[in-house]
Amino acid sequence: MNDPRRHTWDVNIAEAMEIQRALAGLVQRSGRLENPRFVAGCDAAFTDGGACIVGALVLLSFPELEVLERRTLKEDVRMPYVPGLLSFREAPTLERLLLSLPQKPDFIMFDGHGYSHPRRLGLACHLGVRLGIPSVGVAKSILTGRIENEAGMVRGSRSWLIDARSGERLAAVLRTRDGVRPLYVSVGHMLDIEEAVRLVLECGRGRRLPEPTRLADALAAEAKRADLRAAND
DNA sequence: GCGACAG
DNA sequence: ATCTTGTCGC
Repeated sequence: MNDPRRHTWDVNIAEAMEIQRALAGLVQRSGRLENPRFVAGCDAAFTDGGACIVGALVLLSFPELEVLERRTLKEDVRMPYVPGLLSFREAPTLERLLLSLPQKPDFIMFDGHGYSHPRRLGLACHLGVRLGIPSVGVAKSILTGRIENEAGMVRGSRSWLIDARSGERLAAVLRTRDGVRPLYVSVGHMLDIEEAVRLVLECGRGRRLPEPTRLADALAAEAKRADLRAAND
């Protein structure tokens, strides 16, 4: 039997969807992390008119959240952005960055959804399964599903993102800061939703976005500017 | 057929 | 995501 985790990234839309359905069955939505020490944050930016992707990875100590590593990687874009297929566009680069680390982080936080995906295999689930590392999806907006009840306005308040058809809970709608728009926290792999929410809150430092994702986003933007600058002079 | 649609 | 200045508010 061929391990679906060994698939290629060079696929068309139909093949990508089929791969997602196969990998969705390997996602583990239960588990807790015993004394995690290292957390990785990933994000990406695009340059050269959308021809290139700049992946960014930050490694932080946990729970101190001190930056231990920052690295970026620029590559040619292979796939266009298609709702639901984000991982086929960003994961190749992010995966190379994660594999470049001397040691696996205890968990990873991604800028995007995990389980709260049409086929239950958002970016966080995809790379979590491919790498066999616990992961969490932290999205800024909804891909699929509806909000059950509006979350309270105080930090820590939460509600649920529900599947319109089954009523299944897809993600936690979490207020990570008083009065700001909520974040959509979903399971990626090897941990349950409560653990995912706990980790996101513990990685918060007064901002809407948790540090891993926030710093990765800033790093991607920084690398993009540096590259753009080097191209001119 | 008509909307919705992570980054 | 990206294109883009100033501006309203804490």
